[in-house]
Amino acid sequence: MSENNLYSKYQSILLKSMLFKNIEAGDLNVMLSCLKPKIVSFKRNDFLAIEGEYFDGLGIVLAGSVAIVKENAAGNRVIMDILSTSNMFGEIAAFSNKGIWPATVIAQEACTALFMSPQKIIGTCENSCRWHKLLILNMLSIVSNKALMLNRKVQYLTIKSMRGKICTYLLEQYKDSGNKTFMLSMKRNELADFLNVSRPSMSRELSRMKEEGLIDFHLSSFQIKDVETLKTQIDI
Amino acid sequence: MSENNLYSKYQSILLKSMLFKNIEAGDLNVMLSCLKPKIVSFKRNDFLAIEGEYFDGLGIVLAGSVAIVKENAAGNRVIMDILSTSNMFGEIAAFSNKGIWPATVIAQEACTALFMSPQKIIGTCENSCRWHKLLILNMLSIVSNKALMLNRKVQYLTIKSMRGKICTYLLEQYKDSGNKTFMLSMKRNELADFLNVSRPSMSRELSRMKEEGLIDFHLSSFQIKDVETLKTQIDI
DNA sequence: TATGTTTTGTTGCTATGGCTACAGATTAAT
DNA sequence: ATTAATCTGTAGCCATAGCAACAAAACATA
Repeated sequence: MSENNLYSKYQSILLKSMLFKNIEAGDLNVMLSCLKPKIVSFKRNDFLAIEGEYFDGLGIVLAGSVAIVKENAAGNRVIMDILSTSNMFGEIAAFSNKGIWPATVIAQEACTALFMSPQKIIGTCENSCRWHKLLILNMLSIVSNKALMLNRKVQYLTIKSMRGKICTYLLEQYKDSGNKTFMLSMKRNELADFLNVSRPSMSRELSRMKEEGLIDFHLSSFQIKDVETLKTQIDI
Repeated sequence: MSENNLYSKYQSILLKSMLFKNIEAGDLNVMLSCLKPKIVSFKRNDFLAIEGEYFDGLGIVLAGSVAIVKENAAGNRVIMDILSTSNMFGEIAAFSNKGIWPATVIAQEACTALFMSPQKIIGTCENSCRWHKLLILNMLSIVSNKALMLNRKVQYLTIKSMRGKICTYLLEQYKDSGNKTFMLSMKRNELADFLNVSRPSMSRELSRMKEEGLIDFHLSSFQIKDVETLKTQIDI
């Protein structure tokens, strides 16, 4: 299969990627011929990138799925994220000063990924300067939003007490929904993971809060009954 | 004082900022006339920006110092960072989709700051397209490094046990210095803050580890005596 | 050298929350 | 409709780490 055919096969997937936001199908081909990305297929459990090794290209998942895993110094692997088609990896490392992969990327199943050099993204060629600028701005937006998300995560992790974490989370949901009654999108396990606490301990605290008349809940539907008291309990 | 005089007064400070990295003194003036930044002075305890309010411009501290503070839902303020001259604030919010300040910025002492619109940074004008591109790439680098730093912080905060945090930190220092004997740059209090634990508890654990023959230390000088055992203790 | 200030180490007490194990609900699958 | 799988709530036990309070060491200043 020729390169152009390969590209066109994955065109709709690439257009869904944040990197090619606001870019039209017609222009994508011109850009790809300039970016000269490499398309590589992997078998299950193959390594797409290895933590600590030289960073050689921004990736986009074209087919299958990959796992982002972090190895601690003891060598144990923790899955940080699972990415499916159209998702990017390496976006933080690509334009930072540290030119190494901050995590390992493993094929969760047989998969295909596209790699491109960060330099090609920021480089200008005569015929597509306009698009390069769009690409760079898209990158800036992607990285900024990632930083914002990480910032929020740090906020939560910094709160020391179980009740403080729960109150902060519930008040944020209340603020976002504009309603004292709302549904949680996460299951108990996921929420416990997000807040970095154990599920039983979290459930225990939720029950206590229900008993105290601060909140009410059943499965994923929650109701805040006493906003003011909840606020005072945040830094307990 | 005319605007140009104002700019030249702060030229050397601006040139130290990461935003104007690789830009020469001569070019800076041209760029500033295009960016049209606002220079504003504040009295001690004045607000430079308020969390949750409409984001109106990227800032650089020109004189004095400012505090980045986060208010939790209960209204308590926690100082996240102190910035002195040449440091930026608002760099994460500037190019993210959420157009609001993620934190409050307060004048720690009488201070002066420069504000500029993110749109002006990414916008192109005829005479300085080249510089705009440089600015955008500098921004991309700044935000990427910030994201990488936040990522590292999340790593540490996610580790649950005291010993795990300490082992991870010491092994990172060992790896960075390439030597089993090294000096810590942080005081005990600062390190405890960074790891989000209490100082006495941290000291107690350090002493235990010394007793067990894993490490040795006196004040800021540390020595790792048993790398392998240290690694096995990371996820305890 | 003497004095004050900051930093570091140590200890006992105690609350918090992790862990395991299980039972009851709920959802999915056949 | 029945079974299987997953999710949620509860309880007891106990290790971890926070807190307060103090002593000792290091550093700063006169």
